[in-house]
Amino acid sequence: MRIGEIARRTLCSVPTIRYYEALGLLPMADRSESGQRIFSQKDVVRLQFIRRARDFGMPIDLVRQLLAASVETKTACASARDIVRQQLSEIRSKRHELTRLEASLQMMAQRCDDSCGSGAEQPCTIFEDIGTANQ
Amino acid sequence: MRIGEIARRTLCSVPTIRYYEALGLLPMADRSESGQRIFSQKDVVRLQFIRRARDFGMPIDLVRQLLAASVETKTACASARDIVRQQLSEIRSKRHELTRLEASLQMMAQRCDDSCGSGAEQPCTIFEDIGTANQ
DNA sequence: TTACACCCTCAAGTAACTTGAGATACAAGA
DNA sequence: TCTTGTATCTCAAGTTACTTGAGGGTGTAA
Repeated sequence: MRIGEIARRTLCSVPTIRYYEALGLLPMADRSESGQRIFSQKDVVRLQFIRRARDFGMPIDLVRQLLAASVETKTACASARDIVRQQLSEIRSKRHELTRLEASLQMMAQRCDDSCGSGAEQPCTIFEDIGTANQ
Repeated sequence: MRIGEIARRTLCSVPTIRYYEALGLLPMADRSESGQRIFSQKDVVRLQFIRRARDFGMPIDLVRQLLAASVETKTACASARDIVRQQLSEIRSKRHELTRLEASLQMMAQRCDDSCGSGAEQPCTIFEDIGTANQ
């Protein structure tokens, strides 16, 4: 498949895919006669892995370490496991934070409904708990 | 409190706080006699909100819109509510995704333990696991 | 009063992309 | 076959959101 197709399948942008290739996260893609990149199913899986890892905040350098470890033997496996463990604990606290953020937004939405829905021309109250800005 | 203290409480770095002030996300802080910034509890709450929003991936400009809308009238309130609603639904799906990811990472760590611990000199299976997870 | 962590400003650097310019490639319709 | 439109190419520059470093003042405890 060409770059546009793998982009659609992995939800990565086209320039991002070329960028990852340049960084060495993806192997240099095969080229068609005319020089266009040709990707395989293997590339899809690898790119999907990269995108997921990036989506939850793993820095590229760490992704690179994991990718490297994936083809190595026992010792590398142990280091990959450590990286995964580390990420696991970070994800847990992230999810906790997300829950808190969800709670504040929910409260804001409710307050805003009350305030906006009242028909009164008054300042929005959704950020009362955040304090006043811009002054 | 001084900048180091608010940094500890909000888990923001000191330069990041100064950066947010420069961008106008935080009001210009009061200063001590000698010119050091002095923050209040209000700033803590506001900064905590900003950090959570950023952690979750809300761009600064969107955070700014939300904060700005908080002092406007009815129309702005309604648009702020829409932004909040939108973000709320995105947060929910993100949290679900994180939950799934946590589960699969947990599984990987376990499998890696099995694989690494077995004493066999075989490639680590982590990459395959993540690449094919959740689809 | 000296030690040391903390604070200041301003400039430059970094990570991870994104956008733009200018040129070639492919697929479908007139 | 020609045209039109979408996809692709490379390379360079721009963007976002910080982080780091240089050079220098501040607060406090021993």
